[in-house]
Amino acid sequence: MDQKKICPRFEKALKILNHSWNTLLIYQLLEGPQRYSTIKNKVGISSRVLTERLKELEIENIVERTVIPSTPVVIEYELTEKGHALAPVLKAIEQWSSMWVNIEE
Amino acid sequence: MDQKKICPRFEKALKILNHSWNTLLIYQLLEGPQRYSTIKNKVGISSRVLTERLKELEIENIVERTVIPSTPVVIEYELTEKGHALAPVLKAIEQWSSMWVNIEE
DNA sequence: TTTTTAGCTTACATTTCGTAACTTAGTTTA
DNA sequence: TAAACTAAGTTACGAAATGTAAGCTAAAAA
Repeated sequence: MDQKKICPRFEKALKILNHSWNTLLIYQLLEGPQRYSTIKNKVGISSRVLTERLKELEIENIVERTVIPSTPVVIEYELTEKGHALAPVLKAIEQWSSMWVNIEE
Repeated sequence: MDQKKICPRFEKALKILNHSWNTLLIYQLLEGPQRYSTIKNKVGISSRVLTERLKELEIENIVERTVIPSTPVVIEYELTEKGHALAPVLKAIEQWSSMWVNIEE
């Protein structure tokens, strides 16, 4: 009785977006192209996982890695068109959180 | 140089939504109140993790657990108002996936 | 009376994650 | 010119999260 009736595209989208850090990374990159160390400091992720996730997002065509041949070389990460197309998702989460999420310990 | 300038509400929202299975569970519950075993079969999650996540979503006030005192008792899970308010997020992901996600192995 | 179902819980192995130290190459400081 | 520093990672390893499978309790159906 294995009912897999959820759309496979949607499931794949969730698989990418639910993978820890990915949504936060995309959110951060919505601010524009950024370097590895900038992203690392802003989102507070470890380098091991950051490298892993950026590679994943590159493979999924959500992020593009560019080597700028200055001296020394600068490496920039930025959203692709597919990545930018996620802005409405992030906006929706932002709106929901401002409406419904409260933080008191 | 620890820059935590992202909104805490938003970060908490991501923490909940990015926790594996949660978004898929909410998506499934958008179809209406459902029993434990139904959810389990539909989304293909293990009982161990399903129990854990439903508890988490209950604590976050996204899901409500109801014991219906029939014989035998039936236990139903359904979205709260806060949970239903996530529909636009799911719709946005659906739209993005239909536009940008392709599945070919 | 044995078997089945619902709604979990427990034990255990595998996978993923975070922490911290290391690397390579170029750069500024002393 | 040597020592220290920065960027962009990589590696090793322990801790935490996850999946698999089996067990449990109470009631119901065969």
